[in-house]
Amino acid sequence: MNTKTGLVEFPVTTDEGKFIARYSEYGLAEIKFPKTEEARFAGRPLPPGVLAKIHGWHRLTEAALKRVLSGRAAGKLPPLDWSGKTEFQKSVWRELRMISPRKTKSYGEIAEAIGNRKAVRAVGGACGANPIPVLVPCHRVLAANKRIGGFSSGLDWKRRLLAIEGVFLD
DNA sequence: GACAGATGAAGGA
DNA sequence: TCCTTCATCTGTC
Repeated sequence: MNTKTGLVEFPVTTDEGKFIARYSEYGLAEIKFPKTEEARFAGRPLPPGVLAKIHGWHRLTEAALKRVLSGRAAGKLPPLDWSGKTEFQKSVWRELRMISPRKTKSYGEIAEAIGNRKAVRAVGGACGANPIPVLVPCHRVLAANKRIGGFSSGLDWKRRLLAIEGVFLD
């Protein structure tokens, strides 16, 4: 979606595998779960100044990712590039970032928190459109009655991330 | 404008 | 309980 300057990719090696972080010149734009493919530079080359800035962001991303994957709060994050996203999606993702580790909320609670209690299905849609999983903790959102609901990157990852934080589901 | 979706609630078996 | 149906809201095409 963001093709203004192209995105640059960097790998983040963790105990859970090698994540891929993608950056635009505006900030962290995407995180990909570990796959078999190797990380590589993508898009057009960026100016050296921008690249240096991204290196700094990447250090923050790497540290935050490792903190979350060890069951702690993400802490300081680089700027997030949510350009091209709707206000509704951004408000949902802001709300997700306010959920503490080991805590979960339902889609209905998120909908209520953003002031639109009936928009529960839309919240699910916004979660599915979340380009920055883990750091924007969509895995902490469960369906009503603590059912696991869904997860764009696979329910196995959702269970795994919750288990890391000490949340176990039936 | 129609349709689909990571939901929730209500009603019936 | 479990299943089905319907209401509701947003994003995408």
